[in-house]
Amino acid sequence: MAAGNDHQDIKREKILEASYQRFLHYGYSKTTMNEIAGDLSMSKALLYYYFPDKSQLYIAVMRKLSNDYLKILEDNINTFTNLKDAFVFQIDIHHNFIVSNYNFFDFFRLNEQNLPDPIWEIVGQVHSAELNLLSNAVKTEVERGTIKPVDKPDELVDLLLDALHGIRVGAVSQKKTNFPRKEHLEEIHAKKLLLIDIFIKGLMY
Amino acid sequence: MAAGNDHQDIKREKILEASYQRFLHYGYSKTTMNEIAGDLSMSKALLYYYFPDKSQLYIAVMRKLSNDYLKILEDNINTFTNLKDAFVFQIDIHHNFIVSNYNFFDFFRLNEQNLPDPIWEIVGQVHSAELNLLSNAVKTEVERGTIKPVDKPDELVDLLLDALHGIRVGAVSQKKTNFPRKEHLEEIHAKKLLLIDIFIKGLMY
DNA sequence: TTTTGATAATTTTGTTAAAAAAGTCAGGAA
DNA sequence: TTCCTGACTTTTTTAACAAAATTATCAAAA
Repeated sequence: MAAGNDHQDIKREKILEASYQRFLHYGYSKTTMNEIAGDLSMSKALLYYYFPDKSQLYIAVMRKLSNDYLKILEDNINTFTNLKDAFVFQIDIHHNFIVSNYNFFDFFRLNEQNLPDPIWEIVGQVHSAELNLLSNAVKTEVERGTIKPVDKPDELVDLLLDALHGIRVGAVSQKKTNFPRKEHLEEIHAKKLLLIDIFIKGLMY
Repeated sequence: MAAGNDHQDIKREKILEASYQRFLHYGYSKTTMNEIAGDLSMSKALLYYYFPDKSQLYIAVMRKLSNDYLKILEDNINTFTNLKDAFVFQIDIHHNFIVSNYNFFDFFRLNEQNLPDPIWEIVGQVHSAELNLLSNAVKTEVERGTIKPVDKPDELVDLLLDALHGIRVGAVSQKKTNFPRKEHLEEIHAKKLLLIDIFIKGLMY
């Protein structure tokens, strides 16, 4: 029934929104199903009516976030006048995405290496979209004749994204943390912009 | 007394060698002082006569390894005809160092983030030496007029080393492991050489 | 000066009980 | 039939504490 599904969708949305707020503020492990239900003035059992379990609820929220991100990438594909703009764009929105959802990713910090498969799926999806946008920009730039021909744009962009990902901020000596602290994100962002500048020039004739 | 010190040094060496074998095979936490002493048919107390504690024993082994590495770096400082050779050299010997002591660093993989401070000290030392060699090469290259002037060579090299460090090999989808597996080291090595090529070109006029 | 057995001190591991949170279900309301 | 809940069960986390393993010390012997 259409009406029933509408209502269900609205309810699902409410749950996702409340869950997002909890996860964002307290992180995955310090958010309980009771608290989410409490925020919505509903019973915990109802959450289980709409979502099979806690982790899949988290994943649903994650998917909602990533969809916004993917949308931005899609909307901006092939809209850049040059390669550098494309990279700067990617770095900027990625930075923005991480900053505004920082605590939400406690889940990643916590589970480190053994994240549930659906999470990896989403991560892969996002990566593909970034790859797509950027390798498209590379191809365009090659056609314009500003940079040298690239035999495998995907592999090149993958390489550069890895390099960007490697940018960290070291503490006093060398204790570079695996996941950057929130207070380091701006510095990392600045460094990435510096790095991409070198990249682009390195690709030119 | 010279003779006494000689003997002491030999003994210390024996202990370091036996310890290295244990650490290499089982890692730090799964190696006991009793086992090391047993391998050498000496009492555990004697180990404490030569080394103040376990962690400093591990450090000593680590330092022995890193000293070889540092020596190579020192010996080759200012011996490069161009910047690229310097980077290729750094990437090569770093690769070689990791490959030949791969299992020794199980310790790093296992303890991940909470390594004892003195270990970080050595890591910092090695990093400084790499930084030194490479930023020297940058300065030389600038003087030769092949690349644009660099305001802060140290920061530039630090950035590039971070970028190189970011190079990983992804599995099927995106499950990139934090520490590269041994079978991926060659591929990573190749990718780094690719990347540094772009770097160098990006620094040129 | 070098070495050790005995022993003290500390850390890790294992056990268990209580508490907290996840997850289920029969049945009621809309 | 769909949506919802209170009461319930199961699983996970936490805390306390004892046992075991390991690090570290030291007086005394070689």
